[in-house]
Amino acid sequence: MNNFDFSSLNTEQQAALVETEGAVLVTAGAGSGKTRLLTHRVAFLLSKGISPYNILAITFTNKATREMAERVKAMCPDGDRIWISTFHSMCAKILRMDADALGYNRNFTIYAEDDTEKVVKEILNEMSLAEDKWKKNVLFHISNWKNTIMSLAEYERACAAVVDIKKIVLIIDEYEKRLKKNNALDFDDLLIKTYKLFLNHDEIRLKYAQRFEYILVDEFQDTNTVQYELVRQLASVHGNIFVVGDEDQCIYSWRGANFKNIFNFKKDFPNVKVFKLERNYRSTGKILERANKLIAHNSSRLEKKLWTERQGGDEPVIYNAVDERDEALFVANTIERLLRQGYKPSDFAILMRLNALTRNLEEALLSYNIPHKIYGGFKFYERAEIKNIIAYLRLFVNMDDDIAFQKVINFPRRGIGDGALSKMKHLAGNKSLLRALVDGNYEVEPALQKKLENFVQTYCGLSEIDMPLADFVSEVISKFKIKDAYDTKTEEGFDKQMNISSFEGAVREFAKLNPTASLSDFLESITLASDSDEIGEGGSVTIATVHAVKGLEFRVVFIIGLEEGIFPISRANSADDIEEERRLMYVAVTRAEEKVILTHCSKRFLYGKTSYEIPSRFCKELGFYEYKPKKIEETSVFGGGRSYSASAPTQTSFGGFTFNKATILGGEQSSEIKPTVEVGKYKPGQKVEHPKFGKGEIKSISDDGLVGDIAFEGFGIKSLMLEIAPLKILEE
DNA sequence: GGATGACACATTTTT
DNA sequence: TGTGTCATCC
Ligand SMILES: Nc1ncnc2c1ncn2[C@@H]1O[C@H](COP(=O)(O)OP(=O)(O)OP(=O)(O)O)[C@@H](O)[C@H]1O
Repeated sequence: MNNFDFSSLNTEQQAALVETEGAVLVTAGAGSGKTRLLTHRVAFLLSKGISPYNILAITFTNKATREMAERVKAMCPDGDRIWISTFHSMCAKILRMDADALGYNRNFTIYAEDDTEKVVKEILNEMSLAEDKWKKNVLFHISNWKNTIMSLAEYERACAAVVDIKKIVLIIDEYEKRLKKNNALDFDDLLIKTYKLFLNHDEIRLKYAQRFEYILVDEFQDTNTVQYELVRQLASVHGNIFVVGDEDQCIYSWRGANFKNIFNFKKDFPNVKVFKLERNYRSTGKILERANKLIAHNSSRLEKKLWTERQGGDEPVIYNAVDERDEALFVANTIERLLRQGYKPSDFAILMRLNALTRNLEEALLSYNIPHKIYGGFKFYERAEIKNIIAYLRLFVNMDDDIAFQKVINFPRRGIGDGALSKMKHLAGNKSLLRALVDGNYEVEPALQKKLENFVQTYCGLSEIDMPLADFVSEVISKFKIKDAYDTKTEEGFDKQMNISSFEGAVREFAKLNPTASLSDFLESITLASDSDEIGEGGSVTIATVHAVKGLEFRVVFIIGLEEGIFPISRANSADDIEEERRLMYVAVTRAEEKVILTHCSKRFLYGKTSYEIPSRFCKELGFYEYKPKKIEETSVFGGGRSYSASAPTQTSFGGFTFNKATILGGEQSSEIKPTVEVGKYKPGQKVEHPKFGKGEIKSISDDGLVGDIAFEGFGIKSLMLEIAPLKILEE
């Protein structure tokens, strides 16, 4: 097996590729072929005769995983013995084999956010602490602590300045006990418990460290402290560790990622060989220029070169939409135009800072009949009816999962309410609720006893059954009469039943793809997998947050909602926060191969109210709006803005009136468009006169006082920018 | 115990 | 906007 083909890598990449021994760090900008290098390196190792069994590759996207897995399988008969996964699923896999050393059962349940929330709520209730005051704080500290390698006592000391930290630590301590009693691990536990497993059990660490002769990690800038330490532990025997990353693309520091790990790596590993890739293969020169210009505004970074042979290309454009509907229609319209020019739906991505911005896009694309898929946001498995079924299933893997038990014991209704439940908790003592029942540890009054026995009987009956995964799931649904809880005569009930049926279908599909998988495997896959793993698979336009498309690429990228308060998000206050927002913007822009199309709205309806928006500072940093703005006369005057593009919906119907403020700029000169306001001159109820629209009455004024909605006789309600509209006050 | 309606609430990004 | 909690009534 020595027929490795180097031709699809450039010389820089090749140099890093052949350096297989020791610690290697590759830092390079976006689109420079880091992932490609990593993938090829796995293939190269195999071609040198390394067994896939001895390779561990940590990736972030499923696309990379699949690509790699396919290559490996094609090259080696036993290719499926390689470990390619995310940190989290790697840890889950390790713990499924060795968690007993930590006092956990190997069939532990993985608690997602809502489960951990329930546990915390329960504790707060019992301690008579107000939920709204404590919950968020406690949850933050749980995760924060688990993203360090400190003991709880050390954490308490480190947080000495935090108010109430004593009590918080007390709650965390109880939380840990509960999870253990429930035989459950939360997301962060997967990492930190694996770390502790290795730390306290040398023989287990050695087992894995010896096995993995070669370790590769993609997107290294987004590893957190615990992940970093895990890498060190795993590389502690062979030391052949290859990491690639780009500090400019660190976008997960809010959950503990630390791009400084890239720099630490050079210190913590001996004789690190550092490689740089400078040629970008993804984007046109015009796009790269803008991206480079943007990211140069960040201070915590190392200067990097990034060049391309694809000089020129289309100039990125920006569209100033009236509102979010106009924005969505513009996007849909532009896509349709490009589709006619031969682009495919899967060539497009519409990216945004917030999942909440997707709503209007869905409508607009639907009205244009453009196939699309929204990633992120509420997932199928998060629907209430599906979560109930999952809770039932969880009990068949891990009967100590009290959170699951409490979810299902009264669904469908069995007349077992809060009163009965607290009685049961009390009686169960330190056993879990279901286990105490199954063991028949106590008796309650006959009516309740009967109900409980019924439940236990059904449960035990099903537990003894040995049948294929998909059949078992259907059997559970039917034996517990879950579908009967929904009335098919109502549309809602019908939908829910349909969802349950599709869930059964999904299980069947999973079982087909993974013939040897157990129920536990299935449950793990749905808690750890995200739908963004499938981005770009079908023939649809991708609608997603920027976070979800990290590592991916599209011919055409729209980035919408480029407004202060949205992108950068209003919660970003510190300089570091803003730098992370800027990195996020950098990631967004560098997903594009050919075209970047940005949009922002003058006003936007979000979270139940309309607000008037200021263009994002990133517009300017990307080279737009660098001129002194011409005075925009009014929001609603035809041709008031500048429409350079044939693609802009030149007229948008709004409130029975036609607007056109569509502005597309290639990006000349400009400063911010930040109108100065004369506060208090106008107020609702005033009668005013406008030279063009005549007499009207001010109906309302935006919170910031910039724009007023005015009802004109014969013209309807119009939104005008108050400080520039030529209004005369007729009557206070 | 369960159904209903009023009210208060916050609303980033994800493994 | 939409969700989740609380009080009230059956
Ligand atoms: N040597 C090469 N020759 C031609 N194309 C290449 C080469 N290396 C990488 N590419 C292509 O460039 C694009 C970007 O590569 P890749 O995704 O590996 O970059 P990356 O550095 O991982 O990007 P990001 O930092 O955005 O994750 C891909 O389409 C890839 O196929």
